[in-house]
Amino acid sequence: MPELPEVETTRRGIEPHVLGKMIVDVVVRNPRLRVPVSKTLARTLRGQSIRTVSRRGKYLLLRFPTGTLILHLGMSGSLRIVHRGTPPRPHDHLDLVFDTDKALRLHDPRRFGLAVWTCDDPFVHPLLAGLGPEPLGDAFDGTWLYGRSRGRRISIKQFIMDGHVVVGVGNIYASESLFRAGIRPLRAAGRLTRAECARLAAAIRDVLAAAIAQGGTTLRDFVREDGAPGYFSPHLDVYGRDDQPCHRCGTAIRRAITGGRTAWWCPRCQR
DNA sequence: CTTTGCACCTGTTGGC
DNA sequence: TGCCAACAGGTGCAAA
Repeated sequence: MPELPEVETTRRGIEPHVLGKMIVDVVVRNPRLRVPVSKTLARTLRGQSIRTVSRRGKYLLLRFPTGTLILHLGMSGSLRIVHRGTPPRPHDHLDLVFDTDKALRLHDPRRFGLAVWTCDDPFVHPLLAGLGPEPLGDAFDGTWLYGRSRGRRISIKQFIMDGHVVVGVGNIYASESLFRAGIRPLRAAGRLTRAECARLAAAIRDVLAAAIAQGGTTLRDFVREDGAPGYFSPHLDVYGRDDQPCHRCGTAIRRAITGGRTAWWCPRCQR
């Protein structure tokens, strides 16, 4: 579910509720996430207050005085602020309970998410160490994409979804960015021109920024911290729209699999 | 090194 | 109605 815009929406949503708040209890209902939740997490966190709420790619970082809790929402995860005592629904695996009678609750049916504690600098943690630049940051541009893609034979869609190239671009925004840039998703990454890489980098920034402004995309189960959905769905030009008319030229949108994931594109607007 | 395929999980949808 | 296959917003790993 969550790509960068959904994770950033979640970050902004939870921040005012958790910043500076002290953990009084941690409830682990099911530790079996992608990485098992540490049995000592409650003992570690109890009594500590959250110093900052930040994001690296699709990871959320809750910094405490003695370390950082790294959260990931996988395919189906979401975080909500609930009142203490709100009965858990199925797949509500983890609660951080604050001294404010509120709790941060992780819900994740498919359990591809994680909650990992590290005492070290989180950026050297194996989960984060090899990640590429932030797409909304200065280090990401057409020159970076061009340089990294030389010699690569995988599709450009697969390429921009690789977190070692650039973080945060998942299956929705990969197809959407390629539509905006006018580039077919199945083209070999190494065959893009400098100009195309520049257009693509700009398209990625624009699409992600626009999606953040709308609170992300809700397809089925993404919700914000207050339970509201994201409102970017009506702005999707190609994702999930196979056989429907292109918003720009009316041609039927096509779909194909690349890298094990579905890509959508307009055969007329994209070359 | 790159590329490919699969594994991890549960829930929903669509065809027969 | 029921069953079953296909598919879903992500990532890591093994094998070639």
